[in-house]
Amino acid sequence: MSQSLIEKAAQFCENNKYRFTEPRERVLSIIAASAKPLGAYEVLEQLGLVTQNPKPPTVYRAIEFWQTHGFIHRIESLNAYITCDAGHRHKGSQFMICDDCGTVIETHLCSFPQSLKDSAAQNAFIPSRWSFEIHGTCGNCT
Amino acid sequence: MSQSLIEKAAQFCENNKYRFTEPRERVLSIIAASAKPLGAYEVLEQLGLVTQNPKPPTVYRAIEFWQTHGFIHRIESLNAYITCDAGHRHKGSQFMICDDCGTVIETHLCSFPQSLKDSAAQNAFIPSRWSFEIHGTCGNCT
DNA sequence: TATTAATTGTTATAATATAACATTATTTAG
DNA sequence: CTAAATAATGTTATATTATAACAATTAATA
Repeated sequence: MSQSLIEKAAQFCENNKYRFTEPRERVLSIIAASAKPLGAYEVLEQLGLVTQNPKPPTVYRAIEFWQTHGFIHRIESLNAYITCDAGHRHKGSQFMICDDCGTVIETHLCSFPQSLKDSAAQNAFIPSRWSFEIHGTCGNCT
Repeated sequence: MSQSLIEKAAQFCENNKYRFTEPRERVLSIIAASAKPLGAYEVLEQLGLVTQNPKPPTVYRAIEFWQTHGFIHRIESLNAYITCDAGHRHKGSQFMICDDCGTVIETHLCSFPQSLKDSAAQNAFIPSRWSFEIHGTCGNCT
């Protein structure tokens, strides 16, 4: 491993003149440390272990910040958040979610699937961002 | 148009020995009548126009029923519900959501995109259901 | 240093969803 | 045809997720 996610994030802030503040760092660290996606209130709970009685907006703001800059994705079907180590902002995310054990695998597609591209074209629809969430059973659970 | 969604739904209940009850019919009708996906509380509000002070569980139960049987899809990124006229239960849904005007276009794919199939196979992941939500701008709004 | 901009702190509340139990309606068994 | 079982709804309360609004602080800039 070359650079940890937190290091990359700090670097990103440095480069772009965003502040790498304590709540931002802590929230990102908490989510990064989890093997599974965390709900905002789970993050809040963990944050409460290291800071004095934090409030929801603290968590939501930090999540939004990292989400905007591609370090966190929201998994819509779980109301939960997971870090993304792609190291770059991308417009879409693809997740495979095991309904047995809760493991989430992020897939990095090289390109938007052709069949969906065709659909969009047919409807003169211009995609800006997307999320693909596939539920099922992972290898460990079958 | 051969058979309306409501007729199909009634038929479905008949065939499968589910009760086609008043709350079920009304909730489905309300969602079907909307050009855009509706939130549960918007449905509740409309239901309140025709029945006496309905409560959230009434709406959520009816939504869940129709969702289970493929007549309603939930759009995760909007917390909203839309009817599906595919006339059959399918495991996945694909939506193109215009962030300008709110229009939602459902796409019926003939097959699961190959690139995602490959991803799943590589991870020994067995998909059971999925939702693809593509945000962007529709033809009318460009 | 004074001003501005960015960010966080805090209080309150909005929006979405479900648990739990009582009641009613329908179906099924005897 | 009635009793019991099942399915569905009614009702009350509350859980979960998220944001609005404004005050206070911190950092950057003039």
